[in-house]
Amino acid sequence: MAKPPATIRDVARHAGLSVASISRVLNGHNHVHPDTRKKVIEAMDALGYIPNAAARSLSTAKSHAIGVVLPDLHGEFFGEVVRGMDKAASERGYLLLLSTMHADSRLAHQAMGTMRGRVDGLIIMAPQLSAEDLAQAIPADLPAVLINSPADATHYNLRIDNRGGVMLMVRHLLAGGRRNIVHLAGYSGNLDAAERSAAFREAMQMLAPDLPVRIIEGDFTDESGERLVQQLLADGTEFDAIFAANDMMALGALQTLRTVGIEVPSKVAVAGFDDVPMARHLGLSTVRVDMAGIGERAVRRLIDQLEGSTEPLALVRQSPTLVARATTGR
Amino acid sequence: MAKPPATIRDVARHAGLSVASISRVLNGHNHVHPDTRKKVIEAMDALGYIPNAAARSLSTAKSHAIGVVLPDLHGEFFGEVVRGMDKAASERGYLLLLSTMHADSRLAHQAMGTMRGRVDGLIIMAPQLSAEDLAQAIPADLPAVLINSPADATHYNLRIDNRGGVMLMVRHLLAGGRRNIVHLAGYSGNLDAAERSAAFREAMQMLAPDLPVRIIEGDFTDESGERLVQQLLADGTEFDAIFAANDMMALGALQTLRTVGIEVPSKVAVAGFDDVPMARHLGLSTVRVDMAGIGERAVRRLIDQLEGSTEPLALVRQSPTLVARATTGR
DNA sequence: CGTTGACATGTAACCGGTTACATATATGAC
DNA sequence: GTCATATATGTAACCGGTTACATGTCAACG
Repeated sequence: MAKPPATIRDVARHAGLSVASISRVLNGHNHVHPDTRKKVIEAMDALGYIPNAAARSLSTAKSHAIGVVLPDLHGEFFGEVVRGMDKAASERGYLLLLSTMHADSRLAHQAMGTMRGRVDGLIIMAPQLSAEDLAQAIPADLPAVLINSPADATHYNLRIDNRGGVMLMVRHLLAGGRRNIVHLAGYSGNLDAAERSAAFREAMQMLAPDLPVRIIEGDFTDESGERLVQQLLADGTEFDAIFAANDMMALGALQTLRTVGIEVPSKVAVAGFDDVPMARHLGLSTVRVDMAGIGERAVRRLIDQLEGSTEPLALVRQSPTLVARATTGR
Repeated sequence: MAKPPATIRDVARHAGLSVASISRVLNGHNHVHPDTRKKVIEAMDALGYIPNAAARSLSTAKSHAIGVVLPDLHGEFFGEVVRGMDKAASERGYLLLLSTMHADSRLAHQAMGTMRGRVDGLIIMAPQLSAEDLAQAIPADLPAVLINSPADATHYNLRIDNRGGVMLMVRHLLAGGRRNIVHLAGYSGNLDAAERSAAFREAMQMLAPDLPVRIIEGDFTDESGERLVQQLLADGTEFDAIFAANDMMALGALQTLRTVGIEVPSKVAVAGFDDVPMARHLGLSTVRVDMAGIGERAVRRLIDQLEGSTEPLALVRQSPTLVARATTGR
């Protein structure tokens, strides 16, 4: 029952050949006689032979695995990104080694260290790290592709086109006749939060230079969305639109407005960013980001790089699309 | 720049010791003089030494990695389960190798085959496979723990206590005075769907033997929830409560009821199962399942088993809790 | 017929760790 | 001082693949 698994030498003995021939068949090399190939395959079947991955990667110095380091994401995103990555990886015969990373940069370093030597390359998503911490954490000798991470001259970087997305939504809100738009920003230190609020400022200046630009800072949670709107109301600030940096905050805002009886969208429009599944059910207008697509692209690009493609490094932006639903209608 | 990474022999030379001493320090063995240990650590630091994982697993026949095979889950679940697993795995020094599996049993086999030899054990979640297909797919020589999968005498199996959860909700609905409860089931072939509808039937017979038991079959999507309720209305069926087999269907049901102007909860109560994040926002009553907890338990148990614990095999049920919100209130 | 080259196969070193066993040194008992 | 014992370290084989190089075979060519 518990007999040790067959090795390449067992196969060689069984087929009456040398290990080199077995290996050649295994790797599809040329210079193998068809008869020999047939004998080898028969022997492998007979013994139920499966090559030992560790031995193989020891001698080739390749693991055919890629490490994925993700932050503690909101549920919906996590699954989507991973789904896209898994798709691309399995198409190319690679496996995914997963690790979640916590905000702390020391832990980030540790997460990547563990993978060192076990993967051929890394995919890192670290919107919460500074450029320096990130540069520190990535082992210098490992190829890596970044997703939504600070700029870095030595790695390919895939990002959401936050500017484009924000522009779409601001244009949409203005087109709906909104004049007093308040932007609820994510927590400072987060890359996307920073880009989105900067883009909001820019979009307003460009599209409606006469209108006030108002930005208040939250932390991406629904609670902060609720709190910020309560605060706006308490301050007596006038506004006819809330554009939150993500859907969760937008939902919080919606909640508060409903509670106090302010009608959406007739009196105040509400918009988010991300298009989480929930958004559709609540009729929340938002900006849709194709996270699965980003995961897929990142993996493809990394594997191309591992296998010798020399496409230049770049910072590439994935364009989001506007999803106009009830909360911004009239 | 591209100098090859240091090996254990480089460290030995640098420290003026033998490879055995380095290895002993590395693995925390006894019989090492403190001075020696110090010298070794210095040498390792000086050279930036990192042990080669492939070599290590070749000689120890252990990879310190576990394979995780998940179905194409709904976004929220996926992330949660993985988060729990990652937590448990990193606490014990293991890495997670991830693969998603599609409904097809042939692909399931393939997914697990790829991991063979690269992991010490497997965690499999396969609510959509038959017991036979599953038995076929799992390599016989790999320890494995199952989650929400068909019964199997040779593996530890972690399941949601669907019966307990359904019982809680049925009791809650009856306590609220509901007399005509309709259960929207998930698609046949799915284990949880089957258990939940059987449990519904049982709960009704036990708690309210005089009331009618009505079950209609959907497929876990919100669209099917919408469709089923439309159908009920078209048929003229009387009902004062909808208990869906998952939250997505419940949301669909809610949508349809709202559209046609039937008041929730005064006229009809609506309940789901899972407690996806969205449920809270919509005030949906549901049964909460701690998926992160399940993932965590599964990994702990697998590692215990790998490291020699001999706890007996079992089928363990994780108890869900009732979350009563607005849609079942009066 | 001898030489050359293409093709097929085998031999053995190597990848970088772990560890059984051998050896060396210190400690203590008698 | 001798021997037993505990502790510290080194030597070399081994894990299971890959592959450079050597060897062997055969056909074609001058």
